[in-house]
Amino acid sequence: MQQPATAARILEIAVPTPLRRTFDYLPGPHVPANGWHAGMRVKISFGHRDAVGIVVATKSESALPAGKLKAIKDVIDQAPLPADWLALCRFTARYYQHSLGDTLFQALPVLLRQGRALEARTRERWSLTAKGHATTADALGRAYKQAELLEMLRLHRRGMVSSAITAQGFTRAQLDALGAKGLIEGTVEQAIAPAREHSDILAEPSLTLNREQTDALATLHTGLGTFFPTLLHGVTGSGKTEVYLQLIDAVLRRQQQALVLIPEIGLTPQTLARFERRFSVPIVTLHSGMNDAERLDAWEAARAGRARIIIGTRSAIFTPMAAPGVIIVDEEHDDSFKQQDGLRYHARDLALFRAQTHDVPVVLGSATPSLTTLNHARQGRYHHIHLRQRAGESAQAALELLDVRARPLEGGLCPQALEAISAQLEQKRQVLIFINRRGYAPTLSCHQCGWLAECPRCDARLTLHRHPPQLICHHCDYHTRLPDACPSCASADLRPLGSGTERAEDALVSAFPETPVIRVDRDSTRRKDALAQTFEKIHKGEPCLLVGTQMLAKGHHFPHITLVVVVNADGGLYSADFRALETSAQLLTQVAGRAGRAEHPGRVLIQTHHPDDQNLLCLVQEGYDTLADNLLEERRQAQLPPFRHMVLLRGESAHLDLLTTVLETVSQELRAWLGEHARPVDCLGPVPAPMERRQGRYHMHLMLMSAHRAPLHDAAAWLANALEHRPEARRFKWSLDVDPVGLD
DNA sequence: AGCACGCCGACT
DNA sequence: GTCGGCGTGCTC
Repeated sequence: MQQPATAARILEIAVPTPLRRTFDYLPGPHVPANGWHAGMRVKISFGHRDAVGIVVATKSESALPAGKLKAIKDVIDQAPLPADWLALCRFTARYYQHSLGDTLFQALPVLLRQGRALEARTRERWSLTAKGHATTADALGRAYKQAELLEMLRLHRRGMVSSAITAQGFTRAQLDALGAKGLIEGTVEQAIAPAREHSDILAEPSLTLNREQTDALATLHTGLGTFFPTLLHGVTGSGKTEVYLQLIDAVLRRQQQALVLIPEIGLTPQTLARFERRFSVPIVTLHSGMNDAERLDAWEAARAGRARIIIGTRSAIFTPMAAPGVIIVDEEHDDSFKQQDGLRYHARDLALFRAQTHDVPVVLGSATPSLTTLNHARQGRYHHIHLRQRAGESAQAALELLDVRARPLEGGLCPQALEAISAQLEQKRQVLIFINRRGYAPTLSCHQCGWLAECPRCDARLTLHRHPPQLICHHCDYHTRLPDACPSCASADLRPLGSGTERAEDALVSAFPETPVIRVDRDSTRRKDALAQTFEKIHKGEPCLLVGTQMLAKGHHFPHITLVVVVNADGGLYSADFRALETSAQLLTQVAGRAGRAEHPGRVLIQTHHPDDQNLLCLVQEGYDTLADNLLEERRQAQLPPFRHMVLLRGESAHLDLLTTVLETVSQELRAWLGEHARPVDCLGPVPAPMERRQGRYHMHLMLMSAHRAPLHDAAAWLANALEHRPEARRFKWSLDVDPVGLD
C-alpha cells in the first residue's frame, strides 16, 4: 500500500496563456482523495479572470514569497490525466518552444479545457425482451405507434439508443409503455460502448495478400511490442491499406489499440467504411466535422481503452490511449500533418516520439515519401518496406511531357492535349484535367500598357473570378469588382492572363459540348456534401471531364479515368522555397496515380514550358524514387534539411523599420552568444519573407540552421527568451517554427 | 492571450 | 460632460 500522500504545500500549475512559464498556487483546503498528482485539473483565479489550470508538479518551495501566492478555487479531477499524455505535451512544448499551458490545452478537447468532468456520457439502449420477440404487433391493438416501434426494434438485433429512436419520431412515453408491458427493455451503456466480450474482432474476412504484402506484414509482425519505425513505401494501388488493416488485426488480438493518422482531406467515406466493415470493435474518428461532445466521447473512450481503433487528422496525435499498440501515419508526406499557426507541431514527428515512448511500432505509409522520412530509411533508422506491384491487374500509367512553348492554348490546354482528350471521350472514358489554380485566370492585365491587377495589401496579383465576376486576393480577404477600364492608362482592353480551373472548365465546355464537365475546387465545393455527391457521380463511370485542383489528387481514386492532363507542371521548378520541387514531384506523382486501372492502361500528359528540365525529365523517365534520391543528394550538398535542421523566426508588423531594427539587433546579439558559447549554429537574416507584404503587414525571417539538434534548440530557446524580455519585441508579432515545412 | 487601467477625441 | 480608442503593464 502507498503511504498517504503528504499534503502538497505548493502546486505548480500550467495555465492556458502564451506565457512560457508556470504559476505557483497553494492548495488551500483542497485535498484529493489520493493526494495531489501532476495532471489534475483545477479551477483558479488567474490575473483578473477565472481559468482552468493543470497541475504539472507539486513542490515544497516557491521562488515567490508565500504571501504572493493565491490558493486554488477548486479541484476538477480526482484522478489525473494520463501521465504519458502529459509527457507527450511536455515534450511537444519543449521541442516546439511553445508555452506548456497553451500546449496542454490545445491537446485537450474543448469541453475538458472548459473544466467539464472527464467521464463517459451514458445513454440508454433499447431492445426486445424474450416476450417482445414472441409478441406480434397486432397484439398491441390500437396502439399503432407502439406497434410500429416494436417492429422497428425487432429489425435492430443489437437494439437502438434512445436518441436514435426519438429521431425516428417516437416518444419517451411510447418507450415506457412498451417497457411496462415487458416487451422491451432498456440498458444503460457508455457513450462509446466497449466491444462485447468473446465477440470476433473481424466482421468480414481479410483479403488475400500478394507476395510483397505478405512479406511486409511478416516484417511488421516482428516489430509488435517494440519501437519499430517503418517506412511502408508503396506505389498507388499497391494495397497499403490492406497491410494496415491486417496489422491492426494483430494489434487488436494483443488487446491493444491502434491510432491511425490521415491527412486533412484524406479520410474518404470509402476508407472509413472499409475499417468499419472489417472490424467489429469500437472505432472512433476525430475530424473537423465533429461537435465538442462527440470529441469528448471519442477522447474519453480512447483514454479508457473502449475505443480500439482511433482514426483522425493531425490533432488526433494527442489522443491518449490506455493500451497503445501501433501508430500508423498514412500519406506521411502530406503537409497537413504540420500545423501552420500557434503551436506549429508536426503530427508525424510526434508520432515517432510517441511510438518510441510507448515501445510500439510506427508505420509511415506513402507512395511518395517525404525526403525527411526517406533519408531516415536510407540511413537505416527506419525499416524500409517496398510495395512495388500494384495489387490487382492495373498498370502504372505512362508519363509524357508536352512542350507547350509557342503553342496556342485554350483554357490552358494545348492542341495535342485537346486531341488526346477527344480520343478518350470517343471511347466513352473519363479524363482528369489538373490545374493547381482556382479562379478564372491568375490575373487581369491591360493589353495596352501592361498594367497588372495587384492586391493593395499583399505582394501578389489578384485572381480573376467569373462566378461572380470579381478580382480576389488568395492571400488575404481582399476582393473588388472588375474595373471597366485600365486604372493606369484608361484603355478598355483588359484581358485575363493565364488559366485557372474556371477558364479551363469554360474551354472544355465549348470544345466538348456533349460531355458533362465537373469542376472540383474550393469554390465549387463550398457546400458540405457536394464533394461526396460529385465523386459518387464520377464513380458511376459515365464519360465526363473532371477539372480541378489538388483536391482531386488526394485520397480518392477514380477507376474510370484513363487520361490525366496536368496543365502546368512548372510551378515548383524554379521556386525560392527549397522544398517546392519535392512537394511538386509528390503532387504530380499522386495525380498521375489517379489514372490507369483495370483493363485500361492510363496516360498522363504533363504540359510544360521547360521540357528539357532535368528534374522534370527524371520524374517522367525514372519516377519519383529516383528523383527523390537526386534531390536528397542536392540537399546534402547544399546542407539543407534533412541534413541540417532549421528553426525559423517569423516577425510580422505594419512597420517595416521597427521590425527590421529589432530583428537586426537581436540577431547580432544571438550571433555573439553563439560565438561565446561555441554553438555550431548559423543565423541568417533578417531577410524579407518570400511574400514580404501580406494583408498590409510586413514579414521578415530569421533563420537558424545546424547539423545538430541540441545547439539549435539552445539557440531557439535563447531567441525566444530574448524576445520575450525585450519591450520593443512586444510591438510586433513573432513566432518560432521548428522544422518549418514552408518558408512563407 | 486576456483583462484592467489610463489618458486623449467625437458623441448624446 | 461621457463612451471608447488602443498603448502599456501584469498574470503565482
